[in-house]
Amino acid sequence: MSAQGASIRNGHKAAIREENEKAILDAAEEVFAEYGFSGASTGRIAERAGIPKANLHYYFPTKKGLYRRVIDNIFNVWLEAANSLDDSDDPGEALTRYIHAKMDLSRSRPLGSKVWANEIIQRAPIIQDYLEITLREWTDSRTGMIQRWIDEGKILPIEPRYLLYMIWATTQHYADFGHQIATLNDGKELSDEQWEEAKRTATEIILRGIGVAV
Amino acid sequence: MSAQGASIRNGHKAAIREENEKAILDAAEEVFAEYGFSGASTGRIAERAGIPKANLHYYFPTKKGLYRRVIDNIFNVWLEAANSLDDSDDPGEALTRYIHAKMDLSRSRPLGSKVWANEIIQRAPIIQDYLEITLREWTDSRTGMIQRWIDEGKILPIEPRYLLYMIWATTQHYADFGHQIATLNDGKELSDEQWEEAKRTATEIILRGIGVAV
DNA sequence: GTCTATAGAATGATAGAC
DNA sequence: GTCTATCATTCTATAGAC
Repeated sequence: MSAQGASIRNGHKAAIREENEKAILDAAEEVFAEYGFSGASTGRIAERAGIPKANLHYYFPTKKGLYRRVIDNIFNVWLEAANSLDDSDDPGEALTRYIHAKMDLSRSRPLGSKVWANEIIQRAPIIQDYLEITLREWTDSRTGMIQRWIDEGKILPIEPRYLLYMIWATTQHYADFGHQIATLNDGKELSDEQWEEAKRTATEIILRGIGVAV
Repeated sequence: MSAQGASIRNGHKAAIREENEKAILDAAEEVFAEYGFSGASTGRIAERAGIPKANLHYYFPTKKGLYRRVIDNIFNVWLEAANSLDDSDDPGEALTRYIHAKMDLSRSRPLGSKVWANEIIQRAPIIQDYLEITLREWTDSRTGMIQRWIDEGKILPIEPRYLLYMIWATTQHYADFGHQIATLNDGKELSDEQWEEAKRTATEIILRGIGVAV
């Protein structure tokens, strides 16, 4: 066969591969989010991806490897949101931007948040290195910035670490506990207006709570 | 055999049953907390309880039944803490009491919090009725009280529901994400002093955030 | 009440025809 | 790249001897 033919066929195969990998990764995120690593089964993931189980193992030989890929994707999305808390002289602006970014993420990617929550609850068997390196460095740098705001009298003296935990907890709660929130909302997901009010309430309480006028 | 003898032997058996049930329930709470319902195996629970798997099935015929018992216990503990947010004319006192009770619970019973978190993430297959009845009634009554505080000008106007979510999120985060918090604390659990500061920080930010002087 | 053995189903993963 | 068949293991649960 000609080089051209091989190229076309390889291009075709590559396209199929990409498509199938995406379907599997999406299904895997759903199932891992709901059941955690041990509780999820490759059979269920394959079923939700609409392919036979053997095909899933053709693309992702092991369940653990598939899980790693899912976790990697989620961590990269998390990093993007983390970057929104950039160096700034204005605590009100910077924190508002960050809280909004995290809330938006909880709405657009709730599954990622749940996979992360499951992983942490299980004591981070896969992502412990991310926690110890990337997350720790990021946290140290951000607590440093918050401490400077305190030293400059821009916000009240609170322990920066626990402020960050409150922001993470509150924003991720809307993803991880979304089912409970919906149940308490007459079984319906929060509407756009309710979501905006939740964002506003969270932002206001936190900013006012550290002494920033809102 | 005499009635006396039967009574003694039954008393003995009852004691053994109680002891074994407790060992199993404790082990089950650990394993369900870490792996969720589907991910947990009765073999692992039995192993951690120090008994053969067949014995576990003698005391708790089905995994689902065992899980229900664990969930029931946890819900009752949750109800106790919930009661600490009682009717009060003083928002500062009432909320401080409630936040402290929830934080203490996260420290003393982190496993219960994790089982609950897993159950909600999985869309509450077992406890949906608790959510729809008990939790909804409790929430409605508490948001009513908070709204009265707002109407009386005791706290700033915020949506009561989202204040409660922030309190739940922040306090439960210290249990559910305890591993992440410990990792960011040089791999060590928070000390008594750190815990007190976390409590104080959470309470201060929330109270100040709704306009209560602290 | 305890324990060994095991049934019967589900699971992760692979072989091999197409 | 797909799919049926299947293996080895693990899982929930039970039977039955002690």
